[in-house]
Amino acid sequence: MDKRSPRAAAVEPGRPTLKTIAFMTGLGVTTVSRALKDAPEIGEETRRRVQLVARQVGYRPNRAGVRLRTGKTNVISLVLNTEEQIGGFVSALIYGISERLAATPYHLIVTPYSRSNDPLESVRYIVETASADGIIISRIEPEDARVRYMVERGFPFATHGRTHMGIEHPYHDYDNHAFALAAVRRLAAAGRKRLALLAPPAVLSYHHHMRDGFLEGLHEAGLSEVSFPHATVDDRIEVIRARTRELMRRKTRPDGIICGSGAATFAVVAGMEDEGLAVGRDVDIAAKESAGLLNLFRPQIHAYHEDVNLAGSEVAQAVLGAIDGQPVARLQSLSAPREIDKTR
Amino acid sequence: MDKRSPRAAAVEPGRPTLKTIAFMTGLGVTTVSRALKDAPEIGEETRRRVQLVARQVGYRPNRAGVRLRTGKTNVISLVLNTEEQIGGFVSALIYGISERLAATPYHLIVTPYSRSNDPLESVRYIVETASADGIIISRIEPEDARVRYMVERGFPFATHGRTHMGIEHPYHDYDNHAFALAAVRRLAAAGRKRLALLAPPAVLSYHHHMRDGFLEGLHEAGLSEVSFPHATVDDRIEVIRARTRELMRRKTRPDGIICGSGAATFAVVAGMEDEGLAVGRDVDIAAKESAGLLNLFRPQIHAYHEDVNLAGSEVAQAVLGAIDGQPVARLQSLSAPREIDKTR
DNA sequence: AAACTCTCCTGTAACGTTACAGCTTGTGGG
DNA sequence: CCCACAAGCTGTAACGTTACAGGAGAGTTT
Repeated sequence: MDKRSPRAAAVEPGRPTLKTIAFMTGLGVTTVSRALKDAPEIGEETRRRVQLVARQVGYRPNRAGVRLRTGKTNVISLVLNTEEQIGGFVSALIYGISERLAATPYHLIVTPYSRSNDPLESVRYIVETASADGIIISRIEPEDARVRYMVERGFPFATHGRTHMGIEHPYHDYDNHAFALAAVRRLAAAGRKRLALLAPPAVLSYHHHMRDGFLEGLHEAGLSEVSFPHATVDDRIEVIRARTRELMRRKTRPDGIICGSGAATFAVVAGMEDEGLAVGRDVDIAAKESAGLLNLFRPQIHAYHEDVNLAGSEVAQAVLGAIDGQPVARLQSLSAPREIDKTR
Repeated sequence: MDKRSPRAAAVEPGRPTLKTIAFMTGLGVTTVSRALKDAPEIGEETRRRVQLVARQVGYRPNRAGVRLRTGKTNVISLVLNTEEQIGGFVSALIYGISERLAATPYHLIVTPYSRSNDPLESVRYIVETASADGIIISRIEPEDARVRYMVERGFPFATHGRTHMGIEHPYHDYDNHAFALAAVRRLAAAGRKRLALLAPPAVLSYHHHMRDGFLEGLHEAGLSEVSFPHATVDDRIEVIRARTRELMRRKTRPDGIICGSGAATFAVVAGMEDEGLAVGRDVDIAAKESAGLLNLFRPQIHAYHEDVNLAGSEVAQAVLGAIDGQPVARLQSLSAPREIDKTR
C-alpha cells in the first residue's frame, strides 16, 4: 500500500480536523471554525449543522494548531518546590486545582524546582517561552521576586499565600493569623502560660502571619513566649524531634506548643514524649493539619483543619480570573481555620 | 505606531525563532533547524556558529510548532484517580516522575479522573487527541481495560502496578507479596497466631499480590487468618476505625494485623485502642508506609518503607523507554520492601 | 435603476517547525 | 573535457488553526 490516497486525505485518516468537517458539510474551513465558536455572522442553520457533524465525528480542536496560531496554550502551570513538606499537601492542592479546571479547556502541568536552583528560574522559563497561560506558585515570600517578575510582565498568575510588597495580585491563603490566635486562646483557656510556636521558615510570608497571630494572642491573654530555636515546620522530622527534646529540657520549658503543620506535630509530640512528658498533661498542643490524623495520633491535640483541596480550587479560580482580566480585588480570598470537633 | 514594522519582523519581537537565527547567521531556516539537531549534512563550522548564536539569543524551540509539524508533544500524562489514598503518595510519585523528566524535554501533565467517570475515558481522550507521547497510570487491575486499550493502539505507557492478562508491558511495582510475607514472618516471630490483613480493594492487582504473600506466610508459619470484613485501605478513616472495633469485639479476634497503607494503620490502631487493646501488647501490627510517621505514632508498629519517590522515577524511566521503543523486558522493575530500623 | 446595506460565506496568509526535493559548488574519475 | 558525485546549503509545502480582507447575493433605499 502507498502511504495514503492522494486525495481523500481530508476525510480518511485518524483524527477529524476542521478540514474534515468542511469537506463533509461542503463549507469552507473558515466557516466551520467560526460556526464552532458560535460567531454571530454564521447562519443559524449552518451553525447547527456544523456543530452536529462536529459532534458526530468527535471533533476536538488540535491544541498545537490553536496554540501556534493564537499563542493560547490552554495550560496552567503549577510551580512547586520539590522540598515541599511531606504529606498530602501537594496531592490535595493538585486535586483541588484539577477539579476546578476539569470543566475548562485547561490542562494542568506540574513544574517542580529543587532547592538547588533559583525558584525564579522555572517561572521565567514559563513566561519567556509562553508555555502556559497562567501560573500558580506557592511558598510565597513577603518580597517575592516571582510575583514582581510576573506583575512586571503582566503575566497572569495566582499565589497560594500573600505578599507584602505593595502589589495587589490574585491569591488564596489560609488565615494563619486567625489560626494562631485561636490556638493561643485555646491554650490559654486550658490554663497554659508559657507558649512556644513552631512556625514556618522566616522567609515565607505565612511565618509572619502565624507569628503575628501568636503574639497578638499572647498579648491579649497576658501570656509569655518560650522561643523554639532552630526549628521550622519544614525541617526533617528527626530535626524537629531533637530540637523539641532540647526545648523540653530547658528550665523554662513551654507548657503549650502551637504547631504549624501536621507532620511537624508528630515530631514535636515524639520529642516531648522522649523526655517523659505527655500531651494534655504536661503540655497542651494546638496544631493545624489537612490529613485528619492528629487526633488519631493523640486525641488531646487541639487540631485545626486546613482544607488544602479547597485552597487548590480557589487558587485555580483566581488564576482563571486573572487570565480573563478580572479585577484583582475579586481574585483574592482567605480561608478561615476550623477547629476540629473532638467530641464524637 | 503601527503594529510592527513590516520587515524587521524576523529579529525584533519577543522571542527568537529559527527565522531570527537564520537572519542573524545569514543562513536558511532549514539549515538552522538541521544545524541545531546536529544533522550530519551541515558543515562543522556552520553548525558551531548556529549553535553559538542560538545559545546567545536564548533560542528555545516553539513547542507548538514542533508538535504541529511532528506530532510529538513532549508531554507525559499522569492519569490519577481523585480518590487516591490520602497522604504523600501522589506528591511523592509526582516528584519522582518530575525528577526523572527534569533533564528531558518532557513536561508532566496531571490528568485526574474521579470515581464518577470511567477510568478509561481519560486515557482514551489522551490517546485519541494525541495530547501526550506517553501515559502513566496507577491503580492497576489484573484485567486492566486501559492497558488493553493502549497496547492495542500501540500507545507508549507505563503502569504503576502489574496486570495479569498475558500482556507484557512496562511497569514499576512495589513488591507487595514480599512485604506481606515479611510482615507475616515478623508477626510469627513475635509469637502471634491469628492474623488479619487489611488489604487494598479486591479489584486492584496489588490486592492479590499482598494476599498471596500473606497466605504464603500463614502457610509457611502454620498460622491462621482472621478475615477483616468490609474494609480496605482505601476506605475512609472512620470506616476502617469502626470496622476494626467490630473486628476486635469478635470472639476470635486477631492478635496480629497487617496493614497495607500508612493512613489506614492510624485508623486500625485507633479502632483497636477504642476497644482497650494496645499495640505490641494485645496485638502486633505490621504495616507499610511512605511517610515515616508510623513509628512516631506507635513505636511498636513493625513498619516497612515504600519509596514512592523512587517509584515515580522508575515508572517515568519506563515510559520514556517505551516511547523510545526499547524492549519491554527492560522496562519492568520491582521494588523490594525495606523494614524500618526501630533501634535508634 | 443605481447605490447601498446586510447577511452569510470564502480564500489567503501566517504562527514555527521539519520532511523532502532540489540547487550550487568543487572534486575526482573516465 | 565531460560526467558523476558528494558536501553543504536552500526553498517549498505542510501540520491545524484563526485573523483579515473580501465577495456573492438578496433586499432596501433613493
